[in-house]
Amino acid sequence: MGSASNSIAIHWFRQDLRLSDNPALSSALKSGRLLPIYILDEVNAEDAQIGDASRWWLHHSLMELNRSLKGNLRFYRGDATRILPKLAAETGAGTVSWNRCYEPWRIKRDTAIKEMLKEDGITVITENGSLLWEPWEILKSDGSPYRVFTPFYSQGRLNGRLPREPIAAPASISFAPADKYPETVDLAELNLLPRSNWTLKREPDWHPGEAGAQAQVRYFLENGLNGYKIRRNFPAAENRSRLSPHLHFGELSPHQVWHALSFKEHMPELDDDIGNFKTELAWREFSYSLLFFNPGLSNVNLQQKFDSFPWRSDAAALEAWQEGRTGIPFVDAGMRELWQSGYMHNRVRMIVSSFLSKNLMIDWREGARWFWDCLVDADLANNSASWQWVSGTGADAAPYFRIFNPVTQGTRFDPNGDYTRKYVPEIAALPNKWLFNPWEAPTDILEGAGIVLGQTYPAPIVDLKTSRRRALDAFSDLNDSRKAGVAS
DNA sequence: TTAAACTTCGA
DNA sequence: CGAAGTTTA
Repeated sequence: MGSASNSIAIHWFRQDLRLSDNPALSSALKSGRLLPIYILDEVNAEDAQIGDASRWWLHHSLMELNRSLKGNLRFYRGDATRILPKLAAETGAGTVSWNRCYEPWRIKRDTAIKEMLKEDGITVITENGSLLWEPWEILKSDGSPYRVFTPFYSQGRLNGRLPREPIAAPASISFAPADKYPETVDLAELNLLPRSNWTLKREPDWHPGEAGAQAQVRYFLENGLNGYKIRRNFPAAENRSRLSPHLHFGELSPHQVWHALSFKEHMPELDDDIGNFKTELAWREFSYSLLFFNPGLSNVNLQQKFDSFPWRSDAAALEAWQEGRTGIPFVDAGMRELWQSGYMHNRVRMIVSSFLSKNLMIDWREGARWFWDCLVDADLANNSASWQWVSGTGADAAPYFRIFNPVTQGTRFDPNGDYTRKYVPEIAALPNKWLFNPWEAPTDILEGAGIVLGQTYPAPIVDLKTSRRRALDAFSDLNDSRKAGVAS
């Protein structure tokens, strides 16, 4: 162990911004004195640059991680394929470790780096730090990947191992000598914080970083799990985990979440809620599997027939949707929650996505792009897979003809109107009966609530009924022309 | 993780 | 005649 303890082990933090349950970090610590680094690689990311909300989160998460590492985290900015081999050579590191990422551009880059390091005689350690099951572990009996969630989860995962027990945080860390290393920059020089006034609008209830992630799990288990299965659909309720950004940046591993649930499994009354929450964790796994086996997931319709779908190009409608002024209150509430907080309740995500891709008939990729820029939990696998699911272009998707009615949905899932009134205060005085469809409210009700449609709040930019019909007709044409094409 | 249209049932 | 169940897209 003498030589090992003197050698330097670089751990490259990426989507694993934590010390506990970090397999590659733990391996690195056994190999030498730790040189922890982060590289903001905007060179290889090409068109997959992270958005403003994610950059804000990343900045704060890195600050927290550096604090946990007693200020030893080294920051770099640039092409990781150049920075990492150079750093390894100049520091004489014997080991480089990282936890695997699954975005296509990262796989390509990391594979190249691994080869370069190996040629230099450096030991490369890669581990699974962010998925319960590796995509290639969950396959159908013929060796092909699942395209439908239910069998993926109910049968496929049985072929994989049980999620491992979380690894404890290292008791102590021996750091590499704190000399200057080439090309190091300060965290501030990564320029992650937005220049616009966007941050001012955000609600201050996010706590990026490992400690915040742990606190959020505890909070959810005590305050959100009981009743989760039903109440998770109600955006005004506390029954959502809000773990997505923490999981995305790896401030917390899914294994830790899975394991934390086991402490509640002695309470039979929670069985349904725990089972349902595990299903949500498994959807994340399924999204990663879809991305791994369909690298074009963020841009290519999984159902090819949608390649000829007549998406409308309507810049004004897209902008109204983005800014939460479609005149459909439940949709506007969701879009404003997104803009103000960097987050949107899952039920509402489905409704605004359905509205964009069906009622407005705007290409789901426009919506995915907006979400990508606005969400603090923007995740290529989850975002792409979910948009394809809602818009009906995915393999195992809600059928295109399944169109959410935002009035019905609001009445059903925000029955007291708390969520809608919070984000659309200009119509808060409306009684519940007309809160979700003010355009149908009697004149005296509108007057009483101080509302002039088109002035104090927009008139709806589309008629729900006719736009629904338009989408269904376009979908029907798509299928007809396809049949005709096959027949001829 | 749907909704509209339609049918049936019971007051 | 409205509630509740069924079918269909």
